[in-house]
Amino acid sequence: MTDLDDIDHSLLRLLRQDARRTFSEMAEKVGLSVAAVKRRVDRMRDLGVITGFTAQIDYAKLGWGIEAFTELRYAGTAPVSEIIRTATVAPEVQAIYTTAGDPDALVSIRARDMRHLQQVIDTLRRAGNVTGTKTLMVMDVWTRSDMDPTTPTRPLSPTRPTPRTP
Amino acid sequence: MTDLDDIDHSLLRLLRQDARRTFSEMAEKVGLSVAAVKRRVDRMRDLGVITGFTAQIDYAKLGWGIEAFTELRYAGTAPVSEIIRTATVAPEVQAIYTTAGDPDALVSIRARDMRHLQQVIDTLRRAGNVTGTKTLMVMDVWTRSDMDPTTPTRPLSPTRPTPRTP
DNA sequence: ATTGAAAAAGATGGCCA
DNA sequence: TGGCCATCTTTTTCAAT
Repeated sequence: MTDLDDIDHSLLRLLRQDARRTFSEMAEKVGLSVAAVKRRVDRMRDLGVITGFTAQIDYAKLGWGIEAFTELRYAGTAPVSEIIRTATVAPEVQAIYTTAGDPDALVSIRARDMRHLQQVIDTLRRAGNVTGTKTLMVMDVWTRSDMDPTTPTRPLSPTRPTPRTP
Repeated sequence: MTDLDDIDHSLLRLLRQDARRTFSEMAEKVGLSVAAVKRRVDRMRDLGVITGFTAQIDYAKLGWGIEAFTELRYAGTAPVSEIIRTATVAPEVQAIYTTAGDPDALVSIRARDMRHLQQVIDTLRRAGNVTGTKTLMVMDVWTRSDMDPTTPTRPLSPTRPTPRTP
């Protein structure tokens, strides 16, 4: 496993909060020089701990007001590669999670309206040997912004409440 | 609805691919001056179309190898606020989607191992009046990297395949 | 591994078309 | 709006510890 110290974890947290922070700002916060911070961030990219940086977008403001999760069931034992291939045919599919157990996959979908969502689901049903779908309409989303997976090797306390971060 | 032109959409796509791109790089790609690009990006932040920038992290490399979705069912009609509150008690919960219909919510969970996941689910069951859970273990994830929600007002072509982008 | 300094690149704000 | 210019900040590299 990758070994990172507390400063590395602080940098991860800072970058998760705002990926466009400057190195100098992060350097000030963690108490290192700019060059040292850059080296650490570069190293985490090389290690594959940081896989990229992305913009968070309010798709509803772009006219894509519908969000849904659809569970997919396949005939027989479809290989993961085939599941991904079939679910990818619709550009409205944002993410695909292949799962162990009852639904074979869970796909995240963005659509303009219900009619559009219906089209996307129909497309999924026809792609590959999908035997059944079940769709969950998303009403509200809450996402943790300060994910901080420090000390992953020792057991967590039973319940450590974390403040909401709207 | 927010009105953005093609250049704005190009900028969104570029920032989704790499949120740490420089303004000068984006300016070159879209054929505008640096100042003009900065002004457009600032505007999209003001409009709330861009809600932030974040680092993408490989949690498995940090020792959090288990990813799961858990469906939650509540007794009676639990208000959204209560669902979010109860699901937030576990720091391992990454995101909560309240849904219309059968499961009342879908929560995304990151854990170190199966035992840890079990603890988290137990915590969720005890928080609030959860009547039932069903957990989907995630085996593989595919995420669209080039989400490009242009032209949201006219119908999409029936099936426009998009190349995989891992 | 970290620092400090110098050179290069980029960001920012004002002003005019 | 967009472009241009002047200035300031940040990034990046490199030698030294």
